[in-house]
Amino acid sequence: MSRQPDEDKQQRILKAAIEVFGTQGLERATMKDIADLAGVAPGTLYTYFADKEALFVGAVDRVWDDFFAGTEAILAKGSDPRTSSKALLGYGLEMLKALYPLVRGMISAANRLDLMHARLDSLALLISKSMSGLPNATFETMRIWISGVLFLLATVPHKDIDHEIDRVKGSLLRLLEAP
Amino acid sequence: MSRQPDEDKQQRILKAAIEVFGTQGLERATMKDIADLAGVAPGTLYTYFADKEALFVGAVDRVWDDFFAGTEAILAKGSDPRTSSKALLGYGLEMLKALYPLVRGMISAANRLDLMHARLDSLALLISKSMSGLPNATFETMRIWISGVLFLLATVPHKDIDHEIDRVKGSLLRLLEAP
Amino acid sequence: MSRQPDEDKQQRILKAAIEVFGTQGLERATMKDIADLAGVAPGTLYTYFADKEALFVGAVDRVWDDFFAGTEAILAKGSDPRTSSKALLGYGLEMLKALYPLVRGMISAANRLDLMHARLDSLALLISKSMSGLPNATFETMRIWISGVLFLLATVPHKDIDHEIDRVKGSLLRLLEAP
Amino acid sequence: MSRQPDEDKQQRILKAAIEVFGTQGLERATMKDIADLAGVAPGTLYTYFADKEALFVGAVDRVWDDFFAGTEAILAKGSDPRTSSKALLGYGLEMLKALYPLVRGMISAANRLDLMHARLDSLALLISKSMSGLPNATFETMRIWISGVLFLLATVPHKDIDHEIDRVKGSLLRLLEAP
DNA sequence: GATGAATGAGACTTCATTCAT
DNA sequence: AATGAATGAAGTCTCATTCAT
Repeated sequence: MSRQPDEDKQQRILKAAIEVFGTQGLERATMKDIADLAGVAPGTLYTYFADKEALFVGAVDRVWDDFFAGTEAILAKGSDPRTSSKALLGYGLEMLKALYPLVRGMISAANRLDLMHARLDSLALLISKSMSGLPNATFETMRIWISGVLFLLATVPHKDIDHEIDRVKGSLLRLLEAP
Repeated sequence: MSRQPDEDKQQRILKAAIEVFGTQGLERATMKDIADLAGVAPGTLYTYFADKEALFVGAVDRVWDDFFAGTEAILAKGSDPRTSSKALLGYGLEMLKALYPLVRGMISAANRLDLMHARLDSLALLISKSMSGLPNATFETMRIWISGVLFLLATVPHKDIDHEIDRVKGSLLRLLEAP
Repeated sequence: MSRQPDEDKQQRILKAAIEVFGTQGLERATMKDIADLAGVAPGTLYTYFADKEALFVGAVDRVWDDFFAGTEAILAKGSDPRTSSKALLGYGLEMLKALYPLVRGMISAANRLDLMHARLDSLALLISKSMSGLPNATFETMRIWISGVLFLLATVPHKDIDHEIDRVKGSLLRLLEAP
Repeated sequence: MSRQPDEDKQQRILKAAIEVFGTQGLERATMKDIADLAGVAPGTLYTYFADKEALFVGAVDRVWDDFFAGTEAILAKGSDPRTSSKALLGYGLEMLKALYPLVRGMISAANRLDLMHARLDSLALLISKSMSGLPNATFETMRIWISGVLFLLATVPHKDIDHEIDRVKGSLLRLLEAP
């Protein structure tokens, strides 16, 4: 009967939003930039998201959801703690690299930092439970490690990201393997 | 004619900037807000800082410098590693609490996150050196811990900050005291 | 194929337009609001009316036509001037109350006020002719009274409309009954 | 010390606003049009008025205040009712002619029509009190006349305004002179 | 040097209208 | 003929910065 809402278009918008919010931060990012990158008219953004804030939250949610799903998938395999912790570490760092722009965007949204705090708790809980055999992997310790890694990878200049990942991975592996 | 009165004004502006950038973040903060809080006219800000960005960088620098100075003072006392590490931890958390608004502001300035990264390295180096006796206090580990603590305290809702400090302090003490 | 269903739709649209233009005024009313109320898609409005302006004129015309028809019906009964004048007054005020939203809408369309002016003349002429026996009911006086009543009822807050009608009715009856 | 707020500028803005709101109505008028006509930058309007609505209300208030002042000045002369009523009529019509654009603007602001209603009452009261000797000049009658005249003059096409004034003046004089 | 009114670019958002389906 | 997603022009308002005083 008419042009129907386009699942694809929503995804394209979200992807563009992740990219632009990540590069510019919530405030500097403009709706026009996002629309241009998504290949739609500015008005079209408002067909899928009520306003700029909603689009931002949509982008952040999308990334966290994906990340949690990935984490759970790894844990579901039920390997021994040492093995899954390594898998998780690899997965997490890889994701952080891939999502670098958005993580920066999330962090730069000062008025949404509280959302992150809560999510970090959930993540730390999930991981520490599945790793109860390891000496250093308590819930509280986990929170600090995860936060630290997140922050280090969000703040490193993009060109240095691979180097940073190596550094972080090295330290964490050493900690995990501590007797 | 002495330059004293002008330096006063510059300090007043910087203090106001720290407060306002901290509360609002880089983008939301307005030059007028800062001028009002400093008790000067908007135009006056431009006598002391080239533009908004320069004022922001000035505010961040000021805070880091203070923090480094405090850290060095503690290390200069030359206590044994275990003692100074506890002192540092107390000092750092206290500062983070006091500077909560600005730390949030710094973090929310996505386009300046790289500045933080470099500073974190210096800080971690300084601390780890002075603590070379402790098993877990390597430079690399330190970076992650410091980043994690910084991030956790920056993202916690302000009303929960004391609770968060207790949690973080507890974990870190346990890590430091690990055999 | 009959045109019946389409005429139905046109009427539904017109009715919705009267309601929405009346409530919101020409500028604030949106084509989407009208379409929603009429139970059609926005695009459909353009099958029946060239654009928003044409739809507005259509709505106003419709109301005036109805009002004229009602007025003529009363005059056609050929009662004596005093009787029909009272009947007209009652009818007119009742209509104004029922059409309150649209009358406000008409009045608020500054760029169409001239249309009203011409219609007022026709109405005053029609009424004054049929009332030539009454001393105060000249064409010119009629115009002023009708305009005044229209305006008072259009500008009164809706909750006070009954009270306003009573006031207006009282004054006019007194004027008509003047010796 | 700096460019000081300019009484003149506020008046220039108000005058421009009266002109533009009158010509275009509240919604069609743009802040840019008003700024251009006043010879200032768009942003300057916001130094003197909080937003478009406030500017509109400012313009309307200004005109009503002037009008009341003029009316009271005439009544203060204490002439006999017949004389002052004629003076008032002349003054009122002259003002309506001069303020034609704004009166249209006021009327077209559907969401402010209630303000007019209250003002009309005050005006009718003021006039009817001062005219208690005249047979047709009761408060209630006055309200209708004033409203009618206001509306007729607001809705007449501008080119016909002199003709309309003559018509209205003629009818009212005849009513006032009724035995 | 200080002031703060003035500037004007640019942001978000709305919505009349179009047109592929 | 009907639909409604898409368009994009245009509007209001903000605010960093300038500059006359």
